[in-house]
Order: sequence, then C-alpha cells, then structure tokens
Amino acid sequence: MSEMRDQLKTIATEQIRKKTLAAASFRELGKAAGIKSSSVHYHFKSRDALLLELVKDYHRDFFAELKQRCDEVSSPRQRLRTLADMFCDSHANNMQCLCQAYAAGVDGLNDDHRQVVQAFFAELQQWVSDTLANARLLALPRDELAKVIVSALEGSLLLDRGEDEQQRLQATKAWLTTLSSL
Amino acid sequence: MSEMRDQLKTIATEQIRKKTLAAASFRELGKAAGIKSSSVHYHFKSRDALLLELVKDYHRDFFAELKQRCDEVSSPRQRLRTLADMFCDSHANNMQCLCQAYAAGVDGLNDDHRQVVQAFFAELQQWVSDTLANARLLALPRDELAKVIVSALEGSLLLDRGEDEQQRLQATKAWLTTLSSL
DNA sequence: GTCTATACTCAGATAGAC
DNA sequence: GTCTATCTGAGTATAGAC
Repeated sequence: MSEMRDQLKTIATEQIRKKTLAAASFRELGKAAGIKSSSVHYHFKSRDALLLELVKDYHRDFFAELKQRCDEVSSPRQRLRTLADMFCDSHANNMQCLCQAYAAGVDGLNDDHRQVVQAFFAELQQWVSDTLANARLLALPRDELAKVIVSALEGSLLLDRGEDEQQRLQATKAWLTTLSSL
Repeated sequence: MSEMRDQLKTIATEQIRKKTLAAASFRELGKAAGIKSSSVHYHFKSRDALLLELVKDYHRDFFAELKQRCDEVSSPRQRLRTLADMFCDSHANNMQCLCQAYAAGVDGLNDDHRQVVQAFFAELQQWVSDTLANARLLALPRDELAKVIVSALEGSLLLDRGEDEQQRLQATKAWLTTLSSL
C-alpha cells in the first residue's frame, strides 16, 4: 500500500466521521491530499470500493484499540466503561461512528456495504455479550441486553453530536455501571 | 397553505426518512409532485427553509400521535411500550427518525436546524422522564434514565435499518418493561 | 503517479415568459 | 403557479499526455 493511498483513506474516514458520508468526495479527498480527483481514481477504482475498504479498516482498528485498552482490565464493569470511553473520545473529537454514518446514509449504499456495517454491529454486540458472561441478576438474556447497550451507545453518540455537553453519553455510561452485580 | 405546498412537504419528509437528507432535493421533490424544480422554489424560498419547516412539523405530529396513542393508557410501563411501538412502526415502514437523519447529516445544517432537532430530543426525554415520575427503585435519576431510553430507541431504529428483523428494537422494547416497579 | 481535458449528471438558485 | 432557460458549482468517471 502506497503512502498516498493510506493518506487518502485516513482523510476519507475523518471527513465521514466529522461530517457525513457525502462529504468524502474524490474532489475533496484530492484537495486535502494535494492531488487531483482524477489521481484519486488511480488509487481506488471507484468510490464504492473506497467506502467498502474504509468500513473494513474501521472494524479492524476499532476492535484492535478496544482490546488494547482492555488489556489490563479484568472486571466486566470496567470493560464496559472502557468501551463507553471510546465513544466519549469520539464525541470529544467531533466524530460520529463510521458505521452509524453509513447506516444513516444507506440509500447510496449497496448490499456489500450493508453487510460489513452489520458485521461491525454484530461483533460489537458479541463483545458486550461476552463481557456480560459472568454477570448475575441480569433482567434480560445477555445477548438481548448487549443489543440495548450497543444501541444506547451509538444513539448517545449521535444525539450528542454537535453539542458541547455529553449529556446522553454520560447518562449511558452511568447506566452501564448499574446493570448488575458485575 | 396550498395543497401543492403540503404535498411537497409530505414527499420531502418521506424521502428523508426512507433514504437520506440529501435525497430530498428540489429536483426530486418536483419530479415526484409533477412540477419543475423551479416551481418548488415558488413554494419554498430555499432548501434550508424547507428543511426547517419539516422538523417543526415532524415535532408537532410526532407528539400529537404519541399523546393520542397514550390517551387511554394509564400505566407508565404501557406508555413506554406505546412509545417503543411508534419506533417499531417506523421501522416497519422503512423509515428512520427525521431528527436522527438530521443529526447524522449536520454538516450541511445551520444553527437553526440544530436547535430544533435538539428541541425534539429534549422534549422526548422530558416525556419519558415524566412517564417515569411515579416509578420506584430506578437505578438512575429519572432524567438520566430518560436520556438512555431515548438514545436506545433512536439507536435501535438506526441500527436495525435495512434489516428485516427488528433485533435491537425488540430487545430495547423488552428492556423497557424490566426497568422498575412501574 | 499525477496531470489536463473532457463527458456526463446532479444540485440550488434566479430571471422572465405565460 | 408553473414554465423554460440559464448560471454556477459539485460530483463520478475516463482517456491519454508526461
């Protein structure tokens, strides 16, 4: 992979997360990287192909960071807080979740895109469910509770977008610590 | 208000909720209504003005329906289920929440838009908080729990988008019934 | 690898005829 | 109210020179 190629992907991801899916145009990417849009086509055969790569990279990088951050964290409660902190950090950097941005913009997306986006959410739910494995007294089956937790985190990040205060994110974080005898 | 004007607003809202914010262009609206895009400008002085009106109408209509649906519902638990059902119905109609679509597309929006969108979420949180007023044994202050509930509902609707199953919506709905001694 | 040039399509917006 | 015509700008994409 060339450096320019990686740079373009970095810029594209940032544009989408800070603005919208539509904001990552070949023209904008080229301008930000100092080349022409026609040159961007040398690196990516189409915009669809680029968008697909971005999700796959995001998926990989997200879980790499999550696992790294949880390396020394043993308690389920602390692991959930660590996950919530990743969402809070996104907000602090004025970034939405890439997959959530894709979900909101589906009509320009094909089946491949939808599939990888759902794969991200599914793995996130699985991670949360695994984290809850040793919890007792849960009001719901842990697979179901995991779906609620992921929805609440993604929803909080989206609803707090553009606001200074993290009112929903902090509420969700507080809620996570009350879930059970973790 | 002319009929064409109302028709254009109806079409625009549907386009945004079924597709994306960007899908509601003057050209598309005109085509769907059988007039030219230049004629749409007769009814709305700018796209920004149209978008602003749409949120205000959505806000009004959403709470009108919510209150109507809750007319004969007394128990807090049943009221929360009724709210969740409105989100499930949106999904069944392949619609996202208008305000959530706006939140995901903020970069094309101005301060006026952000303000009315946040007003919608704030009122929804207030409604949920009021509904929880008589609940006991909540793990969080009810204002905080209300934020989590709204985030979970909005997040569920978004993450389930494009999927046949309502896996997150149904999980969230089940969770709502477990909250406390409602 | 990057460029210019080009083709096509779409968007928002306005002027002026009817 | 709706039209045609037009302007400006942005987007994806390709061909071919360097």
